Amino acid sequence: MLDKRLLRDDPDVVRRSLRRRGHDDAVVTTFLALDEQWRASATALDALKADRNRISSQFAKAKEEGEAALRALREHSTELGRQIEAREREAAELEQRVDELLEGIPNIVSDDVPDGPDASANRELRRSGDPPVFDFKPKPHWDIGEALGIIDFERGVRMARARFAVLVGDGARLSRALVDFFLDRDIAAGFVPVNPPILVNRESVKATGHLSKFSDVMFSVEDGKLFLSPTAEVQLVNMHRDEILEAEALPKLYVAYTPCFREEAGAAGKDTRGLIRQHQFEKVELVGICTPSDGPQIHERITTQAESLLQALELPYRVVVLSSGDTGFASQKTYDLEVWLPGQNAYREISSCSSCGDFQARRANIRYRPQARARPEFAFTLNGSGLAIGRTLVAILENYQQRDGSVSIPKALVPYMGGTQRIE
RNA sequence: GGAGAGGUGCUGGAGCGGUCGAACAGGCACGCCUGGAAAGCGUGUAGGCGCUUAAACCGCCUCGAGGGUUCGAAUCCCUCCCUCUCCGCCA
Repeated sequence: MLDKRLLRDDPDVVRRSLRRRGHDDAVVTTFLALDEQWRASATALDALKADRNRISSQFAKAKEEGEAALRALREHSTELGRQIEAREREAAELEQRVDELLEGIPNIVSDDVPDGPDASANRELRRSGDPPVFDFKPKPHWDIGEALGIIDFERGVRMARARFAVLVGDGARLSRALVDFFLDRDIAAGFVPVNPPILVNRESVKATGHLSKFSDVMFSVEDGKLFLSPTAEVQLVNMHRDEILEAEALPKLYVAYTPCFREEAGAAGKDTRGLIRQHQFEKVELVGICTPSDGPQIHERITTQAESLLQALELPYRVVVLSSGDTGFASQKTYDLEVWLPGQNAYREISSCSSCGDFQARRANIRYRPQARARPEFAFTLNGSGLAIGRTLVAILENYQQRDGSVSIPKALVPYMGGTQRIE
């Protein structure tokens, strides 16, 4: 959620950001008009309430003065009550419309984000490692996995439905190894491990911006009261919802390993084969909560932490900064880490590291005190995957595949595989 | 799932339906006192919205959440949520 004052004082900043995202900026003008009406209505309402409060305080005295005085007060108060009721309805409705508009406006995209309508305008920042050279035609991971008997797509469908898969044997083991490997390294880098609930409530998903009207990507249970978390970003950002933190307590750096669930309703026909886009997947997530001045530094820290995992696994990747049109609803600026997938002959997203400024903190009401006794201010929130387990597994199968169909294990991972150096 | 108790400020804990954003105590901050400290004394100590160039001032709102009764609700009624105790079930 943006600051109302930003819209009032600097509406053109918001309009420009909306246009850069490829949205209509008319919502800003609508907001300003409604906000104006709401403030006028609320001010009038407050004045009426002030009148009534003044009269209420006279009742005690009037009781001693007798029935006539009481009746006069009562009548006056009743009349004010009628006016208040009418005003209140009006003000509440206006406020609700203002809030709905406000909640639907995406974060301001950073100035240093490249302009562009979609992913085609994303800008590559750097590359690490060279794509492996094969003396045979590299296979996609679904062929490798099925041939080795470590990924079973059919049984996943049998147990659940399409876009669910089963890992078996060394597949399950490799997945576990990645979780442990990532957690160990993230914890060593200063992130505090968290093991959160997987079901989250409405307030929590609203706080991170996952419940905006336009993106209904979540599975829900209990009549929509609870959701299967689409990313541990939700849980970790909500660690401090409705709290006022002392400045010394910041930054808060968290890491959580969780399953994630996404409906993927808008992705029909996309990545239908393989593990890339599943309804259920596992992920190790990094989240930072910090002061505004620390924001850029923590964003880089999360990004380089995620990169270090790919480097340790010796997987080739590149870092891109998302264009204005591709940047997510709550984000000001997002770096995607894209790992090389020989089976697709392409770089594919394996981590997304976003800086949300105070956008989520305002929704989540996460504040901190710059100095003791100072007025609280909204914190900044940052998040990034470190890393997506399924996609990392895919990358390993495709990059480490051998001519004979076996897959070697990255050196750093061998201890986590009980010494196993090869899946065959 | 069944039975009961309860949700008030940073904490504990009061609160005949009006003068209660809320006694009192503790904590914390600042000041006095002191060679320094403790004790003691004094002062202060929520958040949001509106108004304001900004702040102060001022006004409104907030005693788990939402409704209701009433001229008026922390206080009465209803619904929901949460916590605790006991029983049942269970990894």
